[in-house]
Amino acid sequence: MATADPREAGSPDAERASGARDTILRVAASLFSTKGYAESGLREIAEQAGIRASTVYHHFASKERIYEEIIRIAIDGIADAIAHDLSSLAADATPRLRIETCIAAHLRALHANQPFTSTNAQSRIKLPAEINLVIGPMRERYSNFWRDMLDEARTAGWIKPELETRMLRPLILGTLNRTVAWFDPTRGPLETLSRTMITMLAGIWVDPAPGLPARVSSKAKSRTVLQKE
Amino acid sequence: MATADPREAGSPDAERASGARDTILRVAASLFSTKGYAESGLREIAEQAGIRASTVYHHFASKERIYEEIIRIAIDGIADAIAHDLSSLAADATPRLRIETCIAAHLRALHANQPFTSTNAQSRIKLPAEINLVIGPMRERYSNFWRDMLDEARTAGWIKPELETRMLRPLILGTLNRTVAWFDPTRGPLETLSRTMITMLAGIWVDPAPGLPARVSSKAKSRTVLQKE
DNA sequence: TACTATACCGAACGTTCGTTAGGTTAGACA
DNA sequence: TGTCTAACCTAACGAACGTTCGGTATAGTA
Repeated sequence: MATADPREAGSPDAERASGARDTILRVAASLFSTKGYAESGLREIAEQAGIRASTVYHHFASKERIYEEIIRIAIDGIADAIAHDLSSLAADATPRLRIETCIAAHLRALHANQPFTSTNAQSRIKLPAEINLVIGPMRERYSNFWRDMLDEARTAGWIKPELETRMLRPLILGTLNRTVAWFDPTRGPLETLSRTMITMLAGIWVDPAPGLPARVSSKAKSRTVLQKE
Repeated sequence: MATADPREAGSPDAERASGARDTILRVAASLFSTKGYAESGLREIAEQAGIRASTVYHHFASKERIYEEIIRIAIDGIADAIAHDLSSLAADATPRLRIETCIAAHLRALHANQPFTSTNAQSRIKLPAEINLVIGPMRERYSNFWRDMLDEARTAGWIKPELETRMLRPLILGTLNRTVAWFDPTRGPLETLSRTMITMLAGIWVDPAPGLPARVSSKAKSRTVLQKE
């Protein structure tokens, strides 16, 4: 293959397709999500990846960089899934349908990418500020997307007025993310989880619910905050 | 007054004496819940408690025992709060009121005992089997209590039939427990959180909801699984 | 041929970890 | 008075940690 490696010059962990690199990520995500970050040693990660600990440093600058990339993959996967599902909705879809679509998409991406998203959803690590500079904004962008979407739905009169977005958003996202701690996709279809959650959360909506138009202002529709920069 | 330095660092001498054990627990819970178990060293715990690391071993057999006791305190606190609030309900309270009372009580205990419950709710540590022998059954008992309560409510016709208890229970408990990761009681009353959650979860109930009796079978009412052995 | 870059390795670095050993002090009690 | 005990200390243990260093094997390029 001509120009066999399109490696970007410079940083030691630019993007590449090195088999080993992916294996390290996969193994590390699996360990981080089950045992935690500090409890997962580099030697253990390396061993499960079939290499030695020192070799890891030919693919990543540090253990923290591995963690950072896992989180990035997780967030990207969820954002992509949501962008995809939203784009296939009719332009005049109701706010409720849009939000419920996002809930289902979030759940699907969460469990399709399991060890990665699980590492992200449970991440408790006090990261050095430098890394939060990368991950923080990604999380914030996603968070803002939900806030905008909920605010629009509220403005259009679909959400019970007594439910403040300030609490509603973390409640919904927390409920979604928490599922990685208990849901086992081998013991029941994910779709059941989605349906159950959407049904359970029906208390969000104003009562004369899913029949009348109550059209959204069609312009200013939830802007694609999800775009990748 | 020799005793040149019984201690100089640390908090007001008021609480000392045998309060050291409690101080260790409090400090450890605070560290575990913010930084994680493995990331919180014994020397750091000791320092914040105003003693040396080796002294910790006069109060606890190991770091794991500290963790174990924190979890126990957290679970006990929640179980106590629920038992208390349930006992003050009228004997013929509806299943819905009973469950919503439990939700509010769980939230209240969760945030009243913050560093302890937070350590519990986020516990990711692969515990040595020996300790799970203590904590595992406590968690199971609490879990069973919810399952029974939900099953009774379903039998009495209060829960939408398509919501399986198998998913509903972890969904509800997960939503509750996840709040420790984001809710800040200094920025808004806990009661708002309770009300918001109960409103949001209204989709659980069968539609012609909170007016008709639909009496529970009054016997076999959710047995006190919460009893302390 | 020599040069270069990639992927890997064994061995070791300095640090921190949970834990233990041995000793000192202060107060309670005989 | 002497004895006992709880509470605390300093110092050190071995193990594990993330990381670095110097080297080797391979393969592509000139």
